Amino acid sequence: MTIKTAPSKTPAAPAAGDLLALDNQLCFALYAASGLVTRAYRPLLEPLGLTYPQYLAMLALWEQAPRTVKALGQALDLDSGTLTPLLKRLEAAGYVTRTRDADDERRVQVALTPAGAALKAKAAEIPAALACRLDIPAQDIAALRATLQALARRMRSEQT
Amino acid sequence: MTIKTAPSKTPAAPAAGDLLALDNQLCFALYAASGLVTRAYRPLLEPLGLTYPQYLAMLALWEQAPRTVKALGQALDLDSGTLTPLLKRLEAAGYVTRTRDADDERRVQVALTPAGAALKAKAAEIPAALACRLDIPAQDIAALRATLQALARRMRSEQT
DNA sequence: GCCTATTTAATTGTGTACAATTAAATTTGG
DNA sequence: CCAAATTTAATTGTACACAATTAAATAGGC
Repeated sequence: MTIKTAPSKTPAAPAAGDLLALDNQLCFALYAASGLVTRAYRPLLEPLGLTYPQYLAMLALWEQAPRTVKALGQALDLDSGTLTPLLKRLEAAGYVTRTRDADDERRVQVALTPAGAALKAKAAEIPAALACRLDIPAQDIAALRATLQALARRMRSEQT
Repeated sequence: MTIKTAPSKTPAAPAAGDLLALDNQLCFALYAASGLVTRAYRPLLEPLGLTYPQYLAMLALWEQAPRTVKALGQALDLDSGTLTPLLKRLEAAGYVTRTRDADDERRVQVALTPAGAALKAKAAEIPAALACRLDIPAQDIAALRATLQALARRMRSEQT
């Protein structure tokens, strides 16, 4: 029989004993929430023929295209090992083109095809559909987003 | 030349025109933050010989073991397609055992080996090391965690 | 100019993720 | 009891994700 040493008055601050409990890990909360949100997108993206990471790449390209693989990687926090095959699939689907930059043959410019640009109109409904499923006030969503972006900014600037 | 229709007074609420901008997506903020945090764990987990998802599985087992593959899957939000190979690697590393349940041969019980249980002591330093890198007040971390857990709870209960 | 260092994508190998299927064991309805 | 439905893991196939390496192109120092 064990004696509870301190019936914590602040449930948000984990007791020393269960620092490793899954429920006390911010990292796991992030991991699980990210996975759940990604899964929620799947049925909405399927009609467009896109996976979730492909959707993110298209978002980046709808904002600005053409872009180099490197620029896309910086926007999405992904490296060429992930992007190269992903972009080849988008190319096979007819949404983007990949062409060596004539000025600098190391670079590959990723551009939208007409079909890729046209897809933006169909995608326009997705954020609203998802916000509806999340069922959270828009204000709270914006606040959570800002908190996460601040966290990401801090971590990026801190690469030891 | 375009005319700005409404110089938004609330920068957190995106204008209609850029609903699809990457910076306005909660999903991408989650995705990017989750990836960055996972990457921050990597150097800390390498001395233990664990990947980040393997670490999550060990966290779940340190909390309660033995557990069935299904119970682990529910705790981690992962299915057998992901867990089976991951657990086989943990078994090969000598941290867990996988044995068919005699009472119900459909189940596989995952238990900790002495080495697996002993690993918990080494892992105990990790949360503090990471909290230090995040450089956020413990209170804010707890608040963000609670927000994400509430979001996850809502999404889980809403599977259409 | 020339040699070296850097930059940029692609490739290779390992490890998640997940949908769909399979196969075996258990539960349930009649 | 017994056939059908359900449960549980494993398997298969596709798609990320990243470290490490490779290869080609460019930039910089001398």
